[in-house]
Amino acid sequence: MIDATEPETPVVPGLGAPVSIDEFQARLVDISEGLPKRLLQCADYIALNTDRIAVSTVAELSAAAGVQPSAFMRFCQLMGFSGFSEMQKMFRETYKQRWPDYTTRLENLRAGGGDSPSALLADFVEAGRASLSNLAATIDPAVLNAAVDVLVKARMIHIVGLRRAFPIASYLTYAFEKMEIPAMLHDGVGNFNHRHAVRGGDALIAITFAPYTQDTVDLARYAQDAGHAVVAITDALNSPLRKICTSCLMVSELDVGAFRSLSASLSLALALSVAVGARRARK
Amino acid sequence: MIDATEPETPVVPGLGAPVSIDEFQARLVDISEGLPKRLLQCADYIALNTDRIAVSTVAELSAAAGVQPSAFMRFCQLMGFSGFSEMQKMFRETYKQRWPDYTTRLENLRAGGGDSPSALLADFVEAGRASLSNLAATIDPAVLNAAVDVLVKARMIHIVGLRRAFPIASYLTYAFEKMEIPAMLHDGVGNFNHRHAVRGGDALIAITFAPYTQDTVDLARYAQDAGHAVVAITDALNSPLRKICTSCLMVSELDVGAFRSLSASLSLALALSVAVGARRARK
DNA sequence: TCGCGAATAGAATATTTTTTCTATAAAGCG
DNA sequence: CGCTTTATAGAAAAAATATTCTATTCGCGA
Repeated sequence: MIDATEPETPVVPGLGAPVSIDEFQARLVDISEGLPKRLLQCADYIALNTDRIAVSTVAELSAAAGVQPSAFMRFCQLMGFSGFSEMQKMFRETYKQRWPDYTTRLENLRAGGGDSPSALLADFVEAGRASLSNLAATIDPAVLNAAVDVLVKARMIHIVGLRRAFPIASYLTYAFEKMEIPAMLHDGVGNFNHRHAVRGGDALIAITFAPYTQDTVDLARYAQDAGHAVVAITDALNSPLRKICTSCLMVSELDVGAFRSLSASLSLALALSVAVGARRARK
Repeated sequence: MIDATEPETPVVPGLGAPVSIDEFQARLVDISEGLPKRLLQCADYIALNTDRIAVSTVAELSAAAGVQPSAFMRFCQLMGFSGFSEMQKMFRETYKQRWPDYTTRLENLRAGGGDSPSALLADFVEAGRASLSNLAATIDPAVLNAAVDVLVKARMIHIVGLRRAFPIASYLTYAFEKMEIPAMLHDGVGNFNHRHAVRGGDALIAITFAPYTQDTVDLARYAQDAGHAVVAITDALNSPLRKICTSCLMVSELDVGAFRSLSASLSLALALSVAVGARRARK
């Protein structure tokens, strides 16, 4: 190859490089298609963790993306930068214009006015954070541990939670599926009643919040009467599930207007399932 | 003075160094009195520009503060760090919102170590809180507002979200039902495909996170091609939904090990639906 | 199956950035 | 006023970090 044919135009470093985060994002979407394996890993990782660029080194980022530093360099060049440093510089410049703290962020969201969507979001964010803190403070480790014990021993785990509790029930089912733990969701589709699927050695996780769903309570009672273990996730001392469960996990959620985010309940459910999964894998 | 009276205790570098931004600020106030000129300049500058520490070099900071780099070093040591790098590391870790050893903790749990379900719960709670505050920082009020607009105009709202996203889809459906807004959940039961239920004037909310569910993407593409509005809730820039949606809401969730609580995504979904409900009721 | 070209890993190199050191200047004290 | 102590600037050394280069692997088409 003769150099003279390409006079001094090898890459034109930095030309056409994104100069704002928006441009960066656009470019990332642009090039993401038909990328070789390692470069795709970089793109995927960066798409999810854009904000780490400013505060990490190539070594850290490439390790986190599961590639070699040199692969990451090639990715930076593909994005239009001369190298990692130039790319990082763009992000640092952006963040130097102040890195808002939590309180400021909420104020920004509320700036739109009392009932703007973003103000509403701010309310839910705050309620969620408060509910989570509250959960951490009120849950009794011994009770949680007992619930895990019960579920670890179960041959199969049945899950019931309807209406407001349905998202939690379905996420539990998803988590168990991922960990390859036998689980069955009683979802009420077609009004079929699968109560007879609950057999010896099985356990039931029943979830309901006020106003309590009758079908959920019924299934819990049936399981309890038949001698199966029942783990309840509910919201108050006077919940009907209190009297019909082997162990009872309580979680109270703050509400915004008539609505309640499920942050705390979901975190509890997830911790429960992962703990069960971890302890089962160990055996 | 006799050296033997102070045996090997020059500074004890790093001992008692601040480990959080709060501690850092407290310490800054503490030492600020009666400081020599140059060090006072450092303190004053840092007090005003704390958040630049993470994204600048000593050279930049010292120049901005009007002192020599070496003076800045002495300031870092006065703050209790062994040097600038250590101080910077603290800020970078904070902005990365990463706990030092979440993988380790999960491994401990697997290995049967001293970790308990409640420790796991604490992790999920922390991850949830961080995700929520991150959501508050990254959501663009204008984009959220546009999404609400689209949904307010819709004759009927279709919702699709499978696997991990299913809890969110189902909670949205629940919320719309409660507010008496016509909504339909495409839940995949029986492998029926209800795509033809999407008619003129309807809108679709499509939710999927990596690894993206094909069915969700397919339905979104169908709706988009047919000229319907599509609101996407997804997690990354390179999500397949980015290209096939009218407005795109992004929410990234921190994960603990391989698991992710849905706190942020759910709060966003709820804010979206309640905002739609409020604006519809007003009409 | 072979050959070709692109993609990759890992080491070697270049650069930047931090840290230490020393001479000089300023301030405190008898 | 001079001596001692402390603070400072600048340069030189050390460490960390980014970048380039080359041998090897991998995937594709003939």
